[in-house]
Order: sequence, then structure tokens, then C-alpha cells
Amino acid sequence: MLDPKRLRTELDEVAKQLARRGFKLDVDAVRALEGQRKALQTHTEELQNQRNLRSKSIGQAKARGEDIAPLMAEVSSLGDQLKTAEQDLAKIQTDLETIALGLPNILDASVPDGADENQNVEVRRWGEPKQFDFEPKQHFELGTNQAWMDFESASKLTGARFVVLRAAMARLHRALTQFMLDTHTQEHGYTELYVPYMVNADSLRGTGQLPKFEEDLFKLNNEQGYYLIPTSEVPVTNLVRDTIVDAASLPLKFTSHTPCFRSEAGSHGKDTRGLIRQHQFEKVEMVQITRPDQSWQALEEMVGNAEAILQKLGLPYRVITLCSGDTGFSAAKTYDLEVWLPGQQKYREISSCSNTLDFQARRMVARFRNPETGKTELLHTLNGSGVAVGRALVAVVENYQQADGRIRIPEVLRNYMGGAEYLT
RNA sequence: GGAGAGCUGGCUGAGCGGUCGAAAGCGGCGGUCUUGAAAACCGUUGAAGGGCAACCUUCCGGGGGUUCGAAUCCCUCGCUCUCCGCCA
Repeated sequence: MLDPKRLRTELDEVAKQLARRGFKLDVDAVRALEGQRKALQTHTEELQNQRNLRSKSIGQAKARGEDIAPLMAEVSSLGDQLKTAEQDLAKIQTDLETIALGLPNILDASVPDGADENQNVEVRRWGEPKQFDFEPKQHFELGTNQAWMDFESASKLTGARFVVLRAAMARLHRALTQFMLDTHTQEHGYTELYVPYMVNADSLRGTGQLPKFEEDLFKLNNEQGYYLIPTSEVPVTNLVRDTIVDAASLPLKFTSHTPCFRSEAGSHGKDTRGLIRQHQFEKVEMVQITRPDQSWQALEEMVGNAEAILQKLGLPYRVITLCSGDTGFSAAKTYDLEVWLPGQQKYREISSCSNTLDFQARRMVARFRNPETGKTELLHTLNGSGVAVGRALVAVVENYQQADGRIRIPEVLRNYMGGAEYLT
């Protein structure tokens, strides 16, 4: 959520900033609503003041043993007026809040302008795409060996966009997860968390998935209306919702491995084959909760933490800055890591690291007490994939394939694979 | 699933339907003392919104109700704890 004060005082500037995303803010409508809100609020507060004063004087008169009947008569009509005013005010405030919750974050000045992913800007590359002396296959072709990746069975069990992994492939998937968690906890200073895979609507509102993106989520049909998490960013970041974090404990650095569930509404026909786009996938997530003056530094660090995973795995990748039109709702700036997939001859997204500044913190009311001022201030929150496990599996399989169809195991994973050199 | 108790400021914890935004303690901040620190003592210290300001409004788990007036009474939902039952 944007600072409501800023929305009032710098409405035109905010609208101009949001236009960078292609978001059109109806300035006149907001201004009109805001005018009504102000008038109604003043009016309501005046009535409340009257009620409070009179009720108080009734109390005092009664204490003195005086007759309170005339005072009671005087105050009788106030109640209805007040009720009407309060209801009108609540309505306006709800309308304004609905608008505010639908506004995306303001982009950082360093974010390049652009309409879509084609205008994203490459920052750097690491590693050279490996040259094969044969035609490299796509992962789902390689996965047919021993039914390692079994899409047919999954579609029988559930439907499209699911997979069953078998034997060495299932273990490689687990090995990748372990490797990532161990690296982040042992080398990057993150604390590992195990969290719920279902969350309530408040949590999703806190991180920005609700109210606007409900169609992307799986909602459970239970009494509470829980949702399956689309990313562990939601439960992990919401740990600080409605809390005042001890300044000395900052930055908080959490990593968590969870499944992620996405409806993929609106991506029909995209990546229909293989593991790239599934309704259920595993991800190792990094979340940092920082002081406001530390968040940009933390973003760079987090990208580095994700890069370290790919480097250790020997997977060529590039880092890109998402352009204004491609940056997600909550983010002020996002770096994506794109890993080289020889089977597709393309770089494909494998990690996304974002600084949301105080955008999520304001929704969550996540604060710390600034030791310098003694005042509570909003925190900054960041999240990044470190990295998507399913896509990492794809990348390893494609990059480590041999002419004879065997898959070599990257050195760093062998300890997790019983010392084997090849998938068998 | 059954029975009961509770949910109050950064934390712990008092609080008769009427100067209660809320005692007290802890913590924080400022000061005295000290070479410095600790201890002790004194003072100060909730959040949000509106207003140039004086000041006003709202907030005692969420929502609703009763009342001139609700932290306090009623309803409802959520959560925590205790006991019983069931169970991975």
C-alpha cells in the first residue's frame, strides 16, 4: 500500500509514477472521494464530540444528584444523526481503502521504462552456454528415460500441469532442495523456517496477492476460506505482520522450502509441456526484513545469494532488471535470474528478487522502533527465490545431459545423491 | 467433539457502565550521582487520523448490539490456556 498521506498531498505525482507501469489512476475520482471523506469525517467527529461532552455532563449531574431528564432530552436526537454520519463515513473510507489496496507500488527511479518483458535490461551474465556436439534435448524428452518425469500419470491422478517424479529424478529434486537450504543457512546467514502451506486472507492481503489477484490462487472450500500459498513469501513475510520488531534483531533473514500452488489463470497454452509451468512446484525462498536504509543493499545481497546457487551448480545465467511494465504489483524493483536452457536455447526465469520497500510493511503494519528517534517506523521487506527447485531440476538435466542420454550430477549435489556421478 | 478460563499499551499486569487512553511494574528515553559503567534516585514515555495551533476524534482480540454514555453488559466470530474424549 502506498502512503495515504502521499496519496492525498501528491496525488498527481503518484498518478504520474503509476503511469510508468501502465496503471491509470483516476485522479478526479480519488480527489472527489477524498473531499467527501474530509467533510464527513469533520462532521462525524464534531457530532462525536457533542455526544461525549453531553454524556459526560449527564454523568456529572447524576453524581451531584441533580435531575438529568432535561439533559437526556437534549441529547436524544444526536444518536440518529451520529449513526447516519458514521455509516456514511465508513462507506467512503471503505471505497478509498479499496482503491488504495488496488494500487501497485511506486517504482524505483532506477527501473527502466518498458512495456513488457522484451524491454527488460540485462545487468550481467555468468558462465558460457555450453556447446554440445549433439542436439541437446529438452528436459521432458530426457525425463522419459525410466519414466523419471511422468506427466501422463500426474494427469491421470489430478490433471494438466502436474508431474510425478520417479527414482533418481525424485532424489535429484530433493538433493537440489537440500543443497539450496544448506547453502543459505550455512553460508548466507539465513534462518530456516517450516511454515504453513495454507494461509488466511489477511496474510495474502499483507503481501499484496489480495484483493486484486485472487484468481491466481487456489482457495480452499473450508469454513475459514484458507488459500494454498502461491509462494512461501506469504507465510514467511507475514511473520512480522502486526508486530514491532526489536531493532537489534534486524535484518531478519529467513529461508524456507515449500510447495507453491498457482492457478496459472491466463497462461493457457504457455509452457504446456514439461516442468516449467506447473500448478504445484517447490521453491526455496529467501525473505529479508530490514531497516529502511538497508533494503537496497539487502536486495543486491539477495541476488548474490541466488546467484551463488547457480554458480555452485555450474549453470550459466544472466541477471536482468525488470522494466516498468514487467515489475510485479508489490515490488519497487525486481531482478530476475534467468538460467540457460540448452534444450530450449533460451534463458528462462529461475529466480526473482524484489525490494518492496514499505509497501508490504504498510499493509501488514510491520514496524520496528527506531533507536535514534524512539519512534516506530515501517520496516522494509524483500523476497527472492533461492531458487525455484523445479526449474533448477530442468536446468541441471538439460545442461548436464550427455550424448548417450545420461545425466551427469553436478559436483555439489553428489553428497546428496549417494556419491553417484550419473543419474541411474 | 464436550466443559471451563482468558484475550488490555513495547512487555507483564490492574481495571465499580460515567474526568479511563487506561493503575502498577518492567523496558525505553532524559537527568542527578560516578573517572566510566552498574546500582540508586528524579523526571519522561502508546498508536492512528484531522487541524497553523489550542485542541478534537478513534483505538482495550475482530465484528455487531444495548445505553445519553461501554475496556466494563449482551450476541457472534477468531485465537490462547486447562480438563475430558478421539487421534497421526
